[in-house]
Amino acid sequence: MEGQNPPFLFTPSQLPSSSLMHPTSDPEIDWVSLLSAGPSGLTDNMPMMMESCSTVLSENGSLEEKGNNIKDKRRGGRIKRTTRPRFAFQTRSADDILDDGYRWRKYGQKAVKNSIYPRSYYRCTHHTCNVKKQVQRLSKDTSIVVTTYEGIHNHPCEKLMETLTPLLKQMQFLSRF
DNA sequence: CGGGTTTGACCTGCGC
DNA sequence: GCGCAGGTCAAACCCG
Repeated sequence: MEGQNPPFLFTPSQLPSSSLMHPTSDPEIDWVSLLSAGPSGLTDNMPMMMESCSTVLSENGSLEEKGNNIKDKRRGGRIKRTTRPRFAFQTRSADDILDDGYRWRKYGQKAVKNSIYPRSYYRCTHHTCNVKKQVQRLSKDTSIVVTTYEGIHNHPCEKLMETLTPLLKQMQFLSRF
């Protein structure tokens, strides 16, 4: 059931798990600290969760109410309905794309007002998963990338499974002694 | 050839 | 009603 989780509560499949677990992902991001600390101040190389459900990060860095609109299936249509979990991270990174362990396909890019950088739109490539994310660099602080996730993955993270499988096998092996 | 990216057109909501 | 802004589609293109 999508949209029933309260803000700032995550199941493992909702987390950018590979960044948490995968040794090859960005080592600068400490997701464990992030989650235990909750939404706190932004520090270097430390993502900051900015949004849950109804607030988004505005260009000047403050939180602003956006309403709970989500898109209709029709092109660009917006319907007034909420419950789609949304949360955003600020990351200080040279890369726009935060490796969260899931596979994303870009489906659009738009220039946004008051920003010199375009906003990119991505969809999870998993067939049954319709999670989306938006990626935008702040024009005010070009080192900051805001990544907004919309929806919850209904499938395990590929990279996480890659990482966990040998670990589990090793644990099973050791538990025999 | 299949999967991903680019990009212009299209659609809708919202403010005036 | 009109124009603007944001979000999505889909054809063309690229790349391994």
